[in-house]
Amino acid sequence: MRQSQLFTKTRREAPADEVSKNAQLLIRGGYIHKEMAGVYSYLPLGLRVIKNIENIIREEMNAIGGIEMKTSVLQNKEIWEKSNRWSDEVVDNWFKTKLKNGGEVGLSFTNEEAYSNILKQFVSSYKDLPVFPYDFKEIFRNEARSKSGIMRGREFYWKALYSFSKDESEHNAFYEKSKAAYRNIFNRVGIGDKTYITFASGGTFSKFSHEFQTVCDAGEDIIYIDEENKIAVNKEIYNDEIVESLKLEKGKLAEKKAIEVGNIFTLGTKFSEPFDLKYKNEKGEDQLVFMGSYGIGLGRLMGTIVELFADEKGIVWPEEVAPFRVHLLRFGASDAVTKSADDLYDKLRKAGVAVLYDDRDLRPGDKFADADLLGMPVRFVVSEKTLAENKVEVKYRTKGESELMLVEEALKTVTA
RNA sequence: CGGGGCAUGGUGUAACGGUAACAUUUACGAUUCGGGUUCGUAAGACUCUGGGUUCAAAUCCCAGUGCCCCGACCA
Repeated sequence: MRQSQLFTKTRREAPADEVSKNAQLLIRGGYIHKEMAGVYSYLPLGLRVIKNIENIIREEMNAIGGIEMKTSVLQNKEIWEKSNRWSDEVVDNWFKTKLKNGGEVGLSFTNEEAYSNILKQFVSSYKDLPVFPYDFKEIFRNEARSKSGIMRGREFYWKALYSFSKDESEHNAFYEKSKAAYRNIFNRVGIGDKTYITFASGGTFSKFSHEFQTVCDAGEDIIYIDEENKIAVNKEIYNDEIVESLKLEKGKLAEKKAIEVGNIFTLGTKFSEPFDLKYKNEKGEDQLVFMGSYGIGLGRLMGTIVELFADEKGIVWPEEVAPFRVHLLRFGASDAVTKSADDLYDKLRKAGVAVLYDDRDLRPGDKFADADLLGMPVRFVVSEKTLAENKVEVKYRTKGESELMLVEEALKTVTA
């Protein structure tokens, strides 16, 4: 898109009340707008990042049999009473509101109840299982203290998948697949080498749950990493017995701060029981469905990426999540330069490259500063200087030097 | 939820109890044109809200609200 049509602007300074790096940079770049503590709107650029992340997750979930749907944001009190999670004494950070007739509804807090209740309508035979529905959704939590910019909000966007299996072994097979899918996701968004599958507290049906923890100083969690095996243990369960049971060596574990970017959990029959979610097996016997849950917070993931890669000049987006692959800068407004830049813009678009075209009448310094702050992976410059050589300047955000290339060459670098 | 701090143009800051200043931003005019150029003109704030003290409050006091930080919590 043409930057002249982008209504958001960059700013030199972040609001004083934002301390976290992710929110500071995202606000300065015009990616997000703070509505109130823990609540952010996603502006056009920010939305493009979220959509990219969403698409990656969608592809990976579909690849392991996930089926996308959309559950409602207003949640039914009666359903939550079945699992005994409606009461404020059990869940103290609900957002609830009243209906005109006096009834109460909740604002989507999590999805186990909704899914269990819906699946009850459709699952009755072993032939109906397993099934892996998921959705992307706004979640509301009345946090006593939200913090860290978009990392821990009162409103956030997540992906939640629930697995419904016939028994534990069928569940385990999918659980392992989900681990691989999560690994793919974190690799694709660029944080794979810093993300560790981490043993965390489980529940009635499994000793552990698994978190995907990304090492980062802005993290709220402490984990102990075994670098050799690329696994970690969350501090919340860390003790000698656990370390031993996992066949880890205490001396080899490194303590690090990390951000929980995803988690998977064996639910067992915790919800199928209260919802009476059963199926008939081959023998006609009733069996409880065996469940699991698999979550990823997209806003938190976006914030993590910013925290991890930003430098002193601004954001640095990994390729697959960047709002645009190329940031095309036009210096000067002579007919020749304008035509050349316009042509390149058209060529890039025709080649299917997402490109942000800075066609504004600003000085080079302004455009450079904006390009660095916004953080697209590749920067193209068209100016009198490049035109004189009939070339275009190409620079990667992560590299110091730029180089001059013929247009066809430059196109190749971003279409290959 | 416990503890602490802060609240002034869109943004960032300043102002002894004496009637709000600077930078940035925005608009216009010059200048400049490969790293936020320079100059001029203009716009933009009942100093968070409500009370109190005082001849006089951005400034002191009380309450509320909002925001940030530490901790607790985080299905």
